[in-house]
Amino acid sequence: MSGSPIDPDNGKASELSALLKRRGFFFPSYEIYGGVAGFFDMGPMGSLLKDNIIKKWKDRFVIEEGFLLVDCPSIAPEVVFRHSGHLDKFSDMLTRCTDCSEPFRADHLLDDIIENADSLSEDELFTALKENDVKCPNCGGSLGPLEEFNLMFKTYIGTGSDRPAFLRPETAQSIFLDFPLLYRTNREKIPFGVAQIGKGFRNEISPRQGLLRQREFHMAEGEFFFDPEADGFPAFDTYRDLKVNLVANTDPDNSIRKELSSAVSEGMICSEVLGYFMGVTHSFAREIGIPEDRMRFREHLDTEMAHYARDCWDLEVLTSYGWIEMVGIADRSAYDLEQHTKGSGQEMTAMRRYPEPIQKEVTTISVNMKVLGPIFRGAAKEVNDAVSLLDPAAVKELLETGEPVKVVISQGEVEVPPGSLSIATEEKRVAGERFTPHVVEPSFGIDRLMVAVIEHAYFEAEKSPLREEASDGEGPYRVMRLLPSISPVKCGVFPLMNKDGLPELAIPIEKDLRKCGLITYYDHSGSIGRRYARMDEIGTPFNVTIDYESKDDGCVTIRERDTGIQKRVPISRIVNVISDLVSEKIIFDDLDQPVIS
RNA sequence: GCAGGCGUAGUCUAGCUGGCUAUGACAAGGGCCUUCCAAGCCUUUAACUCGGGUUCAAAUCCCGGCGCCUGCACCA
Repeated sequence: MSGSPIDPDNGKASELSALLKRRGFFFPSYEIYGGVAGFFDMGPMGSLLKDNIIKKWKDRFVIEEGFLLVDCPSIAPEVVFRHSGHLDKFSDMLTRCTDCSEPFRADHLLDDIIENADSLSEDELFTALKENDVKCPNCGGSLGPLEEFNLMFKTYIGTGSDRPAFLRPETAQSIFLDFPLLYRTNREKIPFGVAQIGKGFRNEISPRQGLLRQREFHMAEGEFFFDPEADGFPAFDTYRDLKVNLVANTDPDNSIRKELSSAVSEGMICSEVLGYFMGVTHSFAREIGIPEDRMRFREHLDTEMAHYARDCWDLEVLTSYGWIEMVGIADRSAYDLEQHTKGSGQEMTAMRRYPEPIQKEVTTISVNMKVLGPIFRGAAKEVNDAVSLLDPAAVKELLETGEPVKVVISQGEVEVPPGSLSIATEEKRVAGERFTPHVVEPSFGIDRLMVAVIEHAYFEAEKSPLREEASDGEGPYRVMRLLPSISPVKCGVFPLMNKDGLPELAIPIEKDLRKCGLITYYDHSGSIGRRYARMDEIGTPFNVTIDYESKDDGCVTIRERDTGIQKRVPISRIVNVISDLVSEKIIFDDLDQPVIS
């Protein structure tokens, strides 16, 4: 059995991609109309496989880690992305050379000339390009007008075009918007995580590399909200000693292997929380079948960090396209919650409770609106709001010394009549203080993980496991060694011959397995070896064969995919045995001795 | 998006200096045979990427669209 990995050059990648299409894993969408780059359909096998990976993710994050699962719309009004920063940062102004028609990012052309070129408006960029007489770096030609390019798909809500909206480029934003509600749902306990699985949409300029860069793709994201001032993170102990491959941005050319705990204590990884989710991610990747030596964590360089991120580590897996990002684990700090607070006025904080409520002397100002109202009329509320922002102690002093109390409102500076203000000082019990939680976000690209899982499960051999010698002219024997829990089909059911009463025994067995929730494949066509081969190609871990002996002894054989070994099991136990094998409660070796091997 | 290359059944492919009913293999469906690892026989299904042009005649030559590959650019 050839275990060597898939490389871009060894031909296996194209063998595999042919298999994936032939067997119904995935294929380009809208093909009969010529296809559209960046969109793929999941076929019957791909849908099941993807679903199983999602199931595993849910088991891990929602069940084991206790994340709160939500499911929000894919379309959000423009205002959401204005405040999240995606509208600005996701939009680039392009200019095109009028001679050679090469496109360039306008702000990049100005990088060496002015600072913060990326923060300029469209008009400012255009003026700056003109004033500095910037030419095409490619051919020296003059540059054309600016065009906007936004990576988000734009649409409109309702009739007309006055309510612009976008398809979400990540699922995260809805979770941030829902934070106050989720915090209450979680009975105001922090830390806690929120999970969402759904589609993300990015209008990539030129999507290539198949499922690895799609315009519509499946993501599974977790947002873990925590108090940045809390001491340590006890859960980190689970992964403290886990050794992982790390590529730090201080030394981007070298991968080093070390425990997560030392990476955190040396400051390579910025917090225990981030380290913890790197551990969770690593363990999840192992669980769906990605080998240890084919993965590494790479820290983002400062220049590639997303606008919201303070630190970010990607889980990369070595695929036929090289090292590819599968999961991004970003420390988003308080960025998003603060942005949406600014944008909406909605408070997005949590309570940091003191161990014991403390007694605190609190000075408050109260405003007598009966006095203020008639004086300021419409502006009275604004004055009130301005006063409440003043430092009570300072106001107290002003009042005592007889100085005027002044505030600035939209009409300009006004004096607040002393008679409208009263200062009170009282002892108060304070239970805690409010803070904006920080967020660590593990964001999984489900389709990419599926590709990685498939590539690492794919093996080519000379011949099927138990054949004496290789048959010629058929190409390699292909096996997808998927873990039983994620393989799309769990069990093949074959009557050895399509006659003599064998189908009559086989059909009820398949029915029972399906009733138990196991996806099966009934096949009576061709030789038995051909049927095993078909199942091996799609990664079916077990096959049940009904032979002539079955009629006498009431037993059937179960064949294990990777070894070809078969064991006899009574028909009455078959559903339980297959079910336990698939859920990995037992392994094949736990069964009785083989009859054919 | 630019430049170059490519596009023939489900897959791989022959034909492509224009010319008869478009080659072959594998896969797939039906049947025969077959008592456990892609056997064999019979049979069936099935394609020139799309649009336009040149020509008596286009898979073949030309133009354009779409897609794929490679490089450049892009990748929050």
